[in-house]
Amino acid sequence: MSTAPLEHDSLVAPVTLADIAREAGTSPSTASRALSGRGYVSEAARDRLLAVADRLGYVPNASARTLKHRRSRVVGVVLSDLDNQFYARLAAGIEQVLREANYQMMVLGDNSEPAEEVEGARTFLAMRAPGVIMTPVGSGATELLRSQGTAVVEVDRRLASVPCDAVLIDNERGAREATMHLAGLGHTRIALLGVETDWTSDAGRLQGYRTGLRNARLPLDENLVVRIPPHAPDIEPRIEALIDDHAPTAIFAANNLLAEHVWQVLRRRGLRIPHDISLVGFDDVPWMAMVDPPITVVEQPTLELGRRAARLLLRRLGGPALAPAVEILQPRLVVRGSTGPASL
Amino acid sequence: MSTAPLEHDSLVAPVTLADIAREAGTSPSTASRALSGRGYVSEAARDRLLAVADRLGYVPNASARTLKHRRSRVVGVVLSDLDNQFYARLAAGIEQVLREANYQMMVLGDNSEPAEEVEGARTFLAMRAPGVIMTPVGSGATELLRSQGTAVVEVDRRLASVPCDAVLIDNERGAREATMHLAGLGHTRIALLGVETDWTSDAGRLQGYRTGLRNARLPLDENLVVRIPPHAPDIEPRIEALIDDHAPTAIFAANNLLAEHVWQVLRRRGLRIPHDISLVGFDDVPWMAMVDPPITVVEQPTLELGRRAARLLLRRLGGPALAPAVEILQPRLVVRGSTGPASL
DNA sequence: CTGTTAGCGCGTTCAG
DNA sequence: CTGAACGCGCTAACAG
Repeated sequence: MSTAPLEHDSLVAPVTLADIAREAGTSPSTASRALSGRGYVSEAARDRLLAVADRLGYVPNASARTLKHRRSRVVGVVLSDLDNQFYARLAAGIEQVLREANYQMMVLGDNSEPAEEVEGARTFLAMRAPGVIMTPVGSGATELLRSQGTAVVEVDRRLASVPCDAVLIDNERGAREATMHLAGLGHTRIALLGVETDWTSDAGRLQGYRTGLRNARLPLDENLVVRIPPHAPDIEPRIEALIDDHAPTAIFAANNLLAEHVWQVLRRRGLRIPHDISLVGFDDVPWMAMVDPPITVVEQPTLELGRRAARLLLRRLGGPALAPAVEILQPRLVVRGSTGPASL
Repeated sequence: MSTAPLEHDSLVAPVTLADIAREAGTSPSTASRALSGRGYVSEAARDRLLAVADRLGYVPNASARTLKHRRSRVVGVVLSDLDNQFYARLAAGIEQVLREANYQMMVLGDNSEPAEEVEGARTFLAMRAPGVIMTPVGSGATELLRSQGTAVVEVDRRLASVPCDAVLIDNERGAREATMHLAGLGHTRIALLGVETDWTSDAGRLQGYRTGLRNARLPLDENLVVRIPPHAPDIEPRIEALIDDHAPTAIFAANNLLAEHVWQVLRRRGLRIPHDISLVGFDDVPWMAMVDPPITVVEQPTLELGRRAARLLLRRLGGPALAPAVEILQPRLVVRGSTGPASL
């Protein structure tokens, strides 16, 4: 292994258009035309320029370009939790279509904090990103972005007070189906474990739960509705309290993280699923199909959610004055082994 | 939900330093000094400038800055597989320390393809990133970057033909311990499932497996060594063939993805772990502790790996002429339920 | 302490 | 078809 000192970096200056122009004996503007493919350049000059550029390893300076064009090719993405596979898949979907359209994706996490979200928005404003896709946690970021003329697409939930595009899941329906599935198995004490936010996603899931109960002619017991704030340090104790104090026979966990916590609590307590208690999750993630029994879940078309968001953004970049579009995707109940007849 | 057309975006021009200077009655350079905090500015002028900037929602143009400074605040990160939680955690670790140092992280995936990796390198060259951290899949990207004076840190494996910093895991030791653990349980037919690459990580794991066998006075049966190329479409069939044709009593899967495939095959075949066959993985990821039985694994300090890489990069940015540093982190064998006495 | 000048690298006029 | 000139927004050097 070599331990020789590296060449002194600061001496190596990146090659510029002017360099390759000089080398090829043309003016910088001709070089620009040749390399960007726009404008007239003689066959001969082009070939020469291209060859030199290649030989010197020319890489166009994106900043100079952005400065000139007044917007970059970077689309910003702000997500709530980069560690959560749901958001990771969302990003993957977005990236797929952005890449095809020749845009770079830059992902930032905001830890579900409005302040960090605004921070992210400022970053993308600074980079002169033409648009930003986000899972909003507050309305400030969107407002800031929109006020400066940056396109915004909200994914997974809708929060903006200003008009903007969005692509969502029919949360109400997903939650309703999950609840009715449990009711159909004879459960009467079905708990809802949700997030304490003002997000439309959580509101929709709560609403769907209520409607599901009503459809099943079941009373709503507020004690069985537990809503946990995003950064609560005591998620599992709260779940334990729910079980101890109100003896649900089934729990509907409204996102994959909560489902995981419920699962951990049940396992730790030695409660058998679904014999002692049934569990339904929201957001299908790999572990849910691997554990025993596998988890019944409301599956979302997560990758597609991301793709649609990106397409909506591209559409908007093409037509800034279009009316805002809101797309709703359908979730699907996947029944696996974690739900069974009520045990009383 | 409003359906009114958005305001016509193109009319909104971002506010510039010149704007706020004019508004405050100073020259642009004074405004620059006030807002960047560098250079002398009178108390009065500064306050006035700051107030105006705030009122107008001024956001500095990053491209202009980068153009001027000749380098941006964006550190590039190129990873093999963004869907793999190992790489996701690596990114999280990197981000932590970069953020503290006031750098932006931009992550790109290369699907383990050298060509895409080079593509990523060009992207960061174009953005004038001061440095790039990557899990290398070829040597081209690093060479390109280094040749243009961009700092490079390799993580998880070492591949560069030019000197550069790196932070690695002691793969040899991890694999050796895993192998000896199995041998200690009485296994004599221990299979190694690895990746067919020229990466140091895979070479180290293979080496550790060999040494482990030797230490345990076990013969090396080449039939029990299966190496699968990165994008092989038939991973599980190959695992099945290994089991059918060579009847290993234990399998050491050299990364989390391979471990998952082995687990799926064993489950599908109804083979009981560890009764019928033992399994050890490499890279601890959440599902491994959730399945039944939980998987014995060689755990890596993944987050720390990322942090160290970022620190190494920051160090390098501060001293371009320093001798290259290579840090080695230690993995740890975590014995869980998937390994037991040989069944014969 | 402040303003003027100049230039980072590129692309887009506009003459030739 | 080509080159000269200019400006995108910001900051460093230099006078004042």
